[in-house]
Amino acid sequence: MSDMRVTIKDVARCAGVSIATVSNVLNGTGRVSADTISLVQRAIKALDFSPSQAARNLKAKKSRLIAVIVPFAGRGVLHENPFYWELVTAIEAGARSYQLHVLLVGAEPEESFSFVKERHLDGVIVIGASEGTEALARILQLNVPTVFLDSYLSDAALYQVLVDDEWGGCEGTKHLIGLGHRSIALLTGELRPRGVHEARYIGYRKALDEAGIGYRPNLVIEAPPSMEGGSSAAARIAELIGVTAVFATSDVAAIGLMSGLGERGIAVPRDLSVVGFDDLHLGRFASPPLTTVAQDIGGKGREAVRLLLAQMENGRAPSRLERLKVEMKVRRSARRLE
Amino acid sequence: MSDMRVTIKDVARCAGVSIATVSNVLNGTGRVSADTISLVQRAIKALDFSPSQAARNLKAKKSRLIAVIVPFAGRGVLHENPFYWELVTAIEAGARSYQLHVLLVGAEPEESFSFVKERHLDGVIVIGASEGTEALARILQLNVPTVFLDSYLSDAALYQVLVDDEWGGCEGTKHLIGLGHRSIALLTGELRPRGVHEARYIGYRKALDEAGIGYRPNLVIEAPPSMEGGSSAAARIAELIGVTAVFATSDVAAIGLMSGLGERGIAVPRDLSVVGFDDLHLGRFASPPLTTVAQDIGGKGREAVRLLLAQMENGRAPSRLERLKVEMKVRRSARRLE
DNA sequence: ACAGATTGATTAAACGTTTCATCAAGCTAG
DNA sequence: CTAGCTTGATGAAACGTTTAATCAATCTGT
Repeated sequence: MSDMRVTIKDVARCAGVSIATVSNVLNGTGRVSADTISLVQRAIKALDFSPSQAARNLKAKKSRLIAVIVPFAGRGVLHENPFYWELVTAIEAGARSYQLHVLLVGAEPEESFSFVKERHLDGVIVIGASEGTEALARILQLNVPTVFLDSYLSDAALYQVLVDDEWGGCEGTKHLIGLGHRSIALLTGELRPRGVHEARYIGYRKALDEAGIGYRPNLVIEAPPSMEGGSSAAARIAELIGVTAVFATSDVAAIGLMSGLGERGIAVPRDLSVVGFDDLHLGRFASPPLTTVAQDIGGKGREAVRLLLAQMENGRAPSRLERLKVEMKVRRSARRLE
Repeated sequence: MSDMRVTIKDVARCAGVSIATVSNVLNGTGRVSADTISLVQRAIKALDFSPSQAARNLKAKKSRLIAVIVPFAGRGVLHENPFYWELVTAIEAGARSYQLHVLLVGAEPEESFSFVKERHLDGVIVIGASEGTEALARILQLNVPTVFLDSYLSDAALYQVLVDDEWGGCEGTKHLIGLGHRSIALLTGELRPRGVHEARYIGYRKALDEAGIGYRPNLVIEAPPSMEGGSSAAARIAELIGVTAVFATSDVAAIGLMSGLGERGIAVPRDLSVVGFDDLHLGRFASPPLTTVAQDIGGKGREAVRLLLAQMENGRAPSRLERLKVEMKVRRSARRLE
């Protein structure tokens, strides 16, 4: 219970030098002789000293802490949508390599904002912001390095990283078309303007167009991108007559859908082909393993951190918009239509 | 880019009082008249002031930050094992209600320790520690409020929360026995002494014993508790002749197993019944939906935070060992043997 | 009307760093 | 021999709070 922290002062006394010197060897700043360095280092070891981040933070007005915000998510989404886990862990891994730590900021946007100021957060990564919203405005007001993930914001001054959603939506649909499907339903999250789901939806329409297949709005089913969402969409999809395939704009919905279909005795891909989007780790273990438009979630996380860091250090980053590639991963949830 | 933070000093000047007064209204400490209070509050609003956590942390030697450590996990486990994710989000939710924040501490234990000191962490929650290890010793050395989850540590002075693993293992196995199965394999994580898997394994043996079924060591398959682990165990399980059911000590392994079995054309529950443990959110959407021994993951997280907080505030908590109940959730991955 | 209690506010030290300005001492060059 | 430079180290202020000690002024009861 000895609660006295060992401080830089103790080290100084123990090494017989001033605290300034200790600080200098700690940070490699200033001039300090080799002898003194080893002297101080010995003292540090002996006392098992480690500098107080709190004090450093205060002095530097930095925290080496970043936060991930998912503004438009209700409580529980982070927990229910594996895509977010994968993304957040990717961000965490990226941050770690720069000695940054990630603060888990839950769903409530209201709270998040005060955090950022109070905790001196060095940066925030925002997933799925929507243009013109109050939340977005407040984030920008914070005047803190920010990177937006998975949203299409028109302000060119903003740092954004996203994947080729439209192209991916197109590819996924084309894959089904290539397998002989003509009547393809779309299972999508809310079609918010400038959101990823909309982009993938546009790709879907484009593929249809190019193949000369007429677009039928009643084949578009909106459901939350979650297991539950996908699962409960199964009912609506089941009653779509003539449909032989579904393109889902998220893996989690696709997997939920397959589960829901299973409940109804509809087998994938025998009765219905399914293609997802994201390439969640999970998808490989779905039954059947999910054919999907793969995005590099890890790369997305790393890229976000890189952009954030560039802003933090230079006040700007070389490129403001990073667009990553996607690619088809063919597994077994979509079959050729005879 | 105006980088000057507005500080308590600015508020004081703006309200025409001393900074001590501002601090007092901020914290509700000391004596301050109603008039002054509203005066100060107006100033706070006007300047959009929020106090610097960094400064507070320094003064208070507190950080309102806790960390979750998973000591024996290699990199990637957090990301691959949904159980951890659910637990961490539960902890986060619990922490939030006490204005605590959760630092995501990745897999490397070496790093974690320095974090705790440097960042003045107020507490740590350790998942799956092993007795007698270097890591455990170092954690205890930190002399910081700590709660252990999912480990059976003999030191009665430690705060631990766990579920009735042995009982659950017994119940899960009994469920299969009740369905007429006699030849039941066990798919388990590493049987580390005093680990949860071992406890569940003991329950398994107990159920066998009580039913007068001989224990056959070759029916016990060890595999990492992950999708991959379960999936690749499928091969080994498939060649176990005469086995009609598998009890898996984790849902994630069970789901991986079902996936692996599917690859081999072995249908669950037609050819093989499977029971899991944990009740992951995912399990409801597996095909078939997973019958499992359910633990209250959210409750576990909340309880851990509660115990941590009790230590932080009183230096001790009413009870040192919290053992939560588990219950069978019968879904469709295990069938009656005719 | 006065000692003492109460109320409301202030001053200043402390928390553990970093960093700028200063300084002593040993060199070099003219 | 001294002016000026270099090297290595130090003193002290600052970062933005909290809080104990102090103080002035008003309020009691007698």
